[in-house]
Amino acid sequence: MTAPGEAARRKPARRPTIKDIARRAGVSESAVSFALNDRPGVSADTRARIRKVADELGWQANSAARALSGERADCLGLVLARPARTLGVESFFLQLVSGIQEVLSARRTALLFQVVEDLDTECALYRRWWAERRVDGVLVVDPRTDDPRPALLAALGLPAVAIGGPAAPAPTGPPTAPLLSTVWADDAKAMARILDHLHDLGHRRIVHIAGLPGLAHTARRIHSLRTEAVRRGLDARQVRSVTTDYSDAEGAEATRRLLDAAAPPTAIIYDNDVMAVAGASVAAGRGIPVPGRLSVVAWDDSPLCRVAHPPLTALVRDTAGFGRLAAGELLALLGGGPPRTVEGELPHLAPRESTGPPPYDN
Amino acid sequence: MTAPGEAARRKPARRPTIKDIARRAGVSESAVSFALNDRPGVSADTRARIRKVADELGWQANSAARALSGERADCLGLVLARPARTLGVESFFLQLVSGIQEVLSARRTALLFQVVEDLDTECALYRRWWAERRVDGVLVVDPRTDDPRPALLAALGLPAVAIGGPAAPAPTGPPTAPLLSTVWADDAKAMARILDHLHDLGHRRIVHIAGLPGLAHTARRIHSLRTEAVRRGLDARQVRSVTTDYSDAEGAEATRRLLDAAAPPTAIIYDNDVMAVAGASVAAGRGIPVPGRLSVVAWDDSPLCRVAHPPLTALVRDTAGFGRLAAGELLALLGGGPPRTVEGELPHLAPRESTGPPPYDN
DNA sequence: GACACCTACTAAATCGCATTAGTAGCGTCT
DNA sequence: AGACGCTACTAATGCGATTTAGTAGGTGTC
Repeated sequence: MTAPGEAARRKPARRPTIKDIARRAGVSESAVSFALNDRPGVSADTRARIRKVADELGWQANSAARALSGERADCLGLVLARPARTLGVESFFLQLVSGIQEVLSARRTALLFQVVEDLDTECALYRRWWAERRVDGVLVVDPRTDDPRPALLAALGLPAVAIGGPAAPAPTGPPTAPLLSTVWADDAKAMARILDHLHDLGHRRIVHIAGLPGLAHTARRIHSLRTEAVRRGLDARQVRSVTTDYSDAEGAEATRRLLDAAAPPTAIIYDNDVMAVAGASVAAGRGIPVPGRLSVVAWDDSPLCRVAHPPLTALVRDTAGFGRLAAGELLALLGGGPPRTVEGELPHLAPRESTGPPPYDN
Repeated sequence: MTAPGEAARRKPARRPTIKDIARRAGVSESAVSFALNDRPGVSADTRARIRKVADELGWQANSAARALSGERADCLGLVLARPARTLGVESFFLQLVSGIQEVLSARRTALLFQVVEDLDTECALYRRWWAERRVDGVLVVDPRTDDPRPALLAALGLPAVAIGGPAAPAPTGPPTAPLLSTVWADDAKAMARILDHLHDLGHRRIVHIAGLPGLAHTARRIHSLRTEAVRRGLDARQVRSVTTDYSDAEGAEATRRLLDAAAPPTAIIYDNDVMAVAGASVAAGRGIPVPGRLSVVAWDDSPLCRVAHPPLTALVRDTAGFGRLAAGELLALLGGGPPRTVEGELPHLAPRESTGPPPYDN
């Protein structure tokens, strides 16, 4: 009888390899490989027999071995560059990741996910992953107006999908084909919808509290706001954008400044849910009724907007669907397809109780 | 001259291997391997020369090759089993992941992160990762009172760290040593602190709106509430817990039911930030002042609690620190250390404006 | 019946690194 | 001078798959 201590130290079961299958099925290792990868070279009978043995042994290909010979890692990468401070309350990323994985898990492709502090670290990570052959491709989020990543990825030859907007084009004369697809939503149209809603209610003084100024979609939203304001004959000085870092603190601070001004806006559009809730909270703290004297719109819906008091009118996006779309594009790219630019579903506005007509005295 | 299309299709640069380094440095491949892995067998001079060449070439070990020969993947796994519906507003996971990666990135260890729908899928994923040798170990979150995972991981021989509480012990007589460490926080003491705060303010009718009933920490908190109530001589019928699924919807619903009762509680403790905000919102909607007639405490702080109106008294945990601790334990385990149970920093209560004395007429 | 041709397989090379087993050269000790 | 030990290396093997290059054995053809 073995002592418990000894028994406990026994090695875990050895994982079966194709060699084990080959031996049990009485064929060569190559035959096993052909059979399990649906390649010609084995008869239907033999193939079935090999499959059966593989199932019995619970065999799964060693991903390292497959990566080494197949030159693929069956793994994609996603880096989130955000200072820990703003690591957020947003449900955006988990939703996105969840959508991405719906597509990937069906293909036995894994996802390396990493949170880093800044863009430089993100770029360094791409280099490392590339050099280590850790990933076959990456999903790039938060595209910027002046983005170093497309050029880097093109130089590395690392296939990628930019999520959230057309990224800056790679510089001319790249050494390699930029294998960069883009999945984006039409922020301009979405902004127009918000403006329709507010304009129809009668608002003429509207401020857009945007997110980080460097991001491409921030620029698109700001530009769209201006264009749409002009198109509706609104006074450009009364309809404008200010930028923040997306944090509740800056959202609240910007709101305070706006409400303190001589002619405060009658409606504020916030670029994310956290700032919108923070802003509504500032208004409540000053006794400014929402939507009585101030209408609030959140760009991006979440439980946060629904539990706020009053519930916030929000721009609803299918974030998980966006993730599915992006993952699908990256797989297509890896499969040899051409880089594409795909537009996701247009977000729609969910009017709730935080928007209403502006006060009469305006 | 080459056509642009052709030039664009050129292959990306080949990544250097130790063979390239060996050739350029005029030594054998083994010498290179020794030099770059700090093993004896090469002189200091040669080592330096090889290092220099490696740097010049920008060499990084191919992770697949290293995994194949080294029998390690240099990769850990983290699975989050949450139905998409409750995929949250909580900052908990991103913070945790961020802390984990602070430790891992220094060791060139990657993290596979996957969001799945339920526990069965999570278990299946562990099996697959194990069979594919994708990961060296896993970080297990949301330990349950009746948890199948420790036994599974023990059977597979997959090292793991349970985050968030002592998981159920593996069944007796396991086939292999359970390589399971635990990192936890003392929920009982934390609950006692909250109760101290509320009891000192004068509250006698306190309800705890807990999270998922199956989770180990839910059970610990519920148990602690009861124990602490008894210790303070409180009426056990007036101090109790109800369970939810952590969603804002169930948090709000539970709050409504409580407020409709004959003798509503004067204080509610919510097991996460989202439910706390939702609950405070319900009270506001009914014209019940917080903290005038109802005090609210959130278990887990976040921007959410700070932007709420009034800001919520919350139990603050160093979640990223928790992640660092867990990652460190897993690395220690992989390094051959014994399984341990480590207690993280005790959470502290941050009193804000959502708690105050109960109303006089109580 | 010699030849080509296909099918169904096997043997062997390969991927990039780690590691074990040599081996040459040199100094030391008796 | 021969045995010994040490240093600093090289050669060879293995990890577990994929893939290419064979090779029996059967069939068809003129």
